[in-house]
Amino acid sequence: MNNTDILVDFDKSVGRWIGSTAKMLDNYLHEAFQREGLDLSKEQMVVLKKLHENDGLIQNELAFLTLRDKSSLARLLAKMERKNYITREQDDFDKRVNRVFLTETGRITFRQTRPIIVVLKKIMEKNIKEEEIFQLINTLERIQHNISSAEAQI
Amino acid sequence: MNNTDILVDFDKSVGRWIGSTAKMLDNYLHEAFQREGLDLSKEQMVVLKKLHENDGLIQNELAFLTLRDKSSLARLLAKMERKNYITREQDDFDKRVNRVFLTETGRITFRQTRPIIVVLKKIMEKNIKEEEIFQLINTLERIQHNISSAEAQI
DNA sequence: TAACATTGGTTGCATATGCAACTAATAAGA
DNA sequence: TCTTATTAGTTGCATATGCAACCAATGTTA
Repeated sequence: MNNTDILVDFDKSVGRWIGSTAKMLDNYLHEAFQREGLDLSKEQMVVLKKLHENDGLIQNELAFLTLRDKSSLARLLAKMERKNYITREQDDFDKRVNRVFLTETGRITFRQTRPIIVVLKKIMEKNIKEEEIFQLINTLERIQHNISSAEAQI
Repeated sequence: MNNTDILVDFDKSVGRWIGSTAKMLDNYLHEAFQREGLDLSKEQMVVLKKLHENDGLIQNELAFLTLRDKSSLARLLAKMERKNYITREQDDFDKRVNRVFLTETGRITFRQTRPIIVVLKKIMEKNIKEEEIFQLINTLERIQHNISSAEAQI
């Protein structure tokens, strides 16, 4: 391994740390849901959360809010509909639009995820000062801004 | 509109920030490779990188180093073999083992990814002091440690 | 109003991923 | 040595994901 490699080493740099931490968080949540007997993926949980905050969103809005392609979201919703967590209703005024609603089952399931999230947050932030968490978020925010700006120039 | 454009608003939990930043980095790399005409996923790039550092690794080692399941890695390798980026050779002393080697094509392709990584690193760290990047990594490292410890207790 | 453009959603095709069950080869133990 | 783990890798099944092509509904414009 030569000097160039060290400078250029994505794996040992910020990107690697951000990516691997994200992966660990995903894995933790996945296992936690399973451990608690929740028939729910973390991705589906995020959808439930957005609907909990704002019921009746349309698919495109949900896709936007959950940072995924509309086709990916559509398929997530199909699975969640089969599990009776959500329903989709065609909008009366614009027949292209589907409005998505939480069912009672979905609402209950979402509530069951909350303590798991609280525990995870507590675990993550153990022995880390609040100020340091703020600083972390601040840096990530600026990194995101940097990437957005760069992409906008293309 | 691009998904990455709005990230910056809603959820303020650390986990969400880490996850969304990781997602942006993945998207950036994916698009950059495509833009440069590289027939390569970012996941495959990581494999090329590990082999570049240490040719002849066995599949399980590669899976460990790239943080994925051995089955996932096996399928990645199958695709990379079809594209003639790598070869797999059965070990003489232990016939269960496959050793994985970069081909010349794989080596060339890997080299072509390097400038893209350099640019991304430069973009990410724009207007951010080196000290702050170190701090970011340090905090992420401790978060990872916290999660590992918690999982070990289960 | 007729022709064209945009928008919301679905589907085909491709990628990546983990778990569990399985095979083949090697290691360990009685 | 023979039986019983353990290990490396593959495969089936399930999840999630993006892009592009497509349809149907709505909007725009000439």
